[in-house]
Amino acid sequence: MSAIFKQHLQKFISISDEEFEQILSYFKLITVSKKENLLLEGQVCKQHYFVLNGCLRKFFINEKGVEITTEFAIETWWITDNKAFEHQTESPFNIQAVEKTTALTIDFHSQEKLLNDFQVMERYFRFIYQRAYAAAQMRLKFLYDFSKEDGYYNFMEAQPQFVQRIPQYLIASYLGFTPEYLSEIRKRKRS
Amino acid sequence: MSAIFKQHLQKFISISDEEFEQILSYFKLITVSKKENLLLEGQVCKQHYFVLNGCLRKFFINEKGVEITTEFAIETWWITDNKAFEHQTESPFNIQAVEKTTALTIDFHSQEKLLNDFQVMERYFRFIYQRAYAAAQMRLKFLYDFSKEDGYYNFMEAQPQFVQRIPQYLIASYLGFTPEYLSEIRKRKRS
DNA sequence: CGGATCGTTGATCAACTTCAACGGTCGTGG
DNA sequence: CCACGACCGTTGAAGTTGATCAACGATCCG
Repeated sequence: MSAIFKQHLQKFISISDEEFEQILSYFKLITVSKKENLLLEGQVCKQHYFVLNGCLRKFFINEKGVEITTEFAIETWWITDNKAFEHQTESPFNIQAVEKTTALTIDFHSQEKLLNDFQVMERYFRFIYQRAYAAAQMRLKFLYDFSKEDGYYNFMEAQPQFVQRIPQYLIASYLGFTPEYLSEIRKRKRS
Repeated sequence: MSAIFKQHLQKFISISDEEFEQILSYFKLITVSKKENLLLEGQVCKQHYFVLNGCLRKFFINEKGVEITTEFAIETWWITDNKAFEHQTESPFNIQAVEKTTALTIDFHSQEKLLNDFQVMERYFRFIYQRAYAAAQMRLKFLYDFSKEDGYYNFMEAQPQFVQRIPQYLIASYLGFTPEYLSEIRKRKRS
C-alpha cells in the first residue's frame, strides 16, 4: 500500500529503499470508513493526510447550516487545513471520508522533524506546495471566469473520475451551488 | 532597496551577507511605471517577481472582454502565473503595474539553478509556497462563504492597505463583481 | 481648456436560491 | 428476505442577488 507513496516521492526526488523506510517511519497508516471524521471544526488541525486509496473531503458549515465542500483528495493527493496545520490552531473545517479510505498521516511536529532530518524532503514539499498553489490559482481563475453552469461542464471534462464516484450533492457543494440547480442544469442538457 | 529582500529571506532562513550577495546575483532589479506590462496573455511566463515597492496585479480578460484581476502583489509579495512559469508554457494572464513599482525578477532556469546551488533556498521557497497555498485556500473559503457584499466588507477589514491605494474598479474586479454593484453597496452603507 | 477616466444612478434582466413536495433506491433491522 | 425509513435526485413556483446598459457628473491630467 505504501508503495504508492514511494512511487509518488520518486516522481520528484530520488531516494533509496533504506531512506524510504526511514521516511515512512514518521507516518502512521490509517483506515477510515465512509463518513468517518478525521478533523472536526474547532479542533486544532494536527495532521497532514496523504491518501493511498479512497477519497477524503474538506468542508465547512456556513451560517445557514449548509455544508460547503472546498476540497477533495483521492489517491496520491495531500489534504489538510494548511493554515491551521502550519500554525497549530483551531480549524474552521471538517475533514471526512467520502468512501472507505486508507491514508498515511503525519503530525505537524513529525513533519517539521522530517524536513529537518531529510534535506531532500524540503525539495519534495517545495514541489508539492508549488503545484498545489498553482492548482489553487487555476481554480480561482475558473471560479471567476465561469458561470456556475459552465463551471459544471468544465469540471465534468477535467475531472470525470469524480463524477463517477461522488454523489451529486457533494459535486454541487464543491462547485458552489445547490443540488436543485445542478438538477436543473442536467435537465437542460438532456433536452 | 534589495535590503527588503534580505530581511524577508532572514525571516525564514539564516544566511550570511556573502551568501545573500551571491543569491541576489541570480536576480535582476527592474522598475516599471504605472500601467506598464510585465507579462501579456499568450506569452510564455518566463519570470517570477518579488515586489520591493509599489504594486503589481495579475488579470485575465474574459469572453466578454472584461478584465478580471485575480491577484495583487505589494511589498515583499511574490507574483507570477505559477502554472505557466513552472511548465514554461503560454499564460492566459497579464501582469501589470498598478503603481510605479520596483521588483526583483528571476527567470525559470535561474530559479532552478538557485534552488540547486543553495539548499537553503529550497527551504525558503517551501515556506513561501506553503504560505501562499494556505492563503489561497482561505481565499477560496471566503469566496464560497460570503455573499459579494460581505466579501467586500471582509476585504475592507482584512486589507485596508489596498482600499487606500487601489482604484475601486480594480477592487470590484478582484472581488468578482461589477463597479456598479460596488457603488450600490457603498450607497447602502452610507444611508 | 478639453478629453479621457472613474464613480454613480436607476431601470430592466438573467442567474441562481429557496422552499415544499414527491418518487426511487439503498441499506438495515426485524 | 422483506419492509421500512432515511437519503438522494428531481420538479416547479416564487424570491434574491447581482449583471447589464445607458446616461451623467466629477476629477484628473495633458
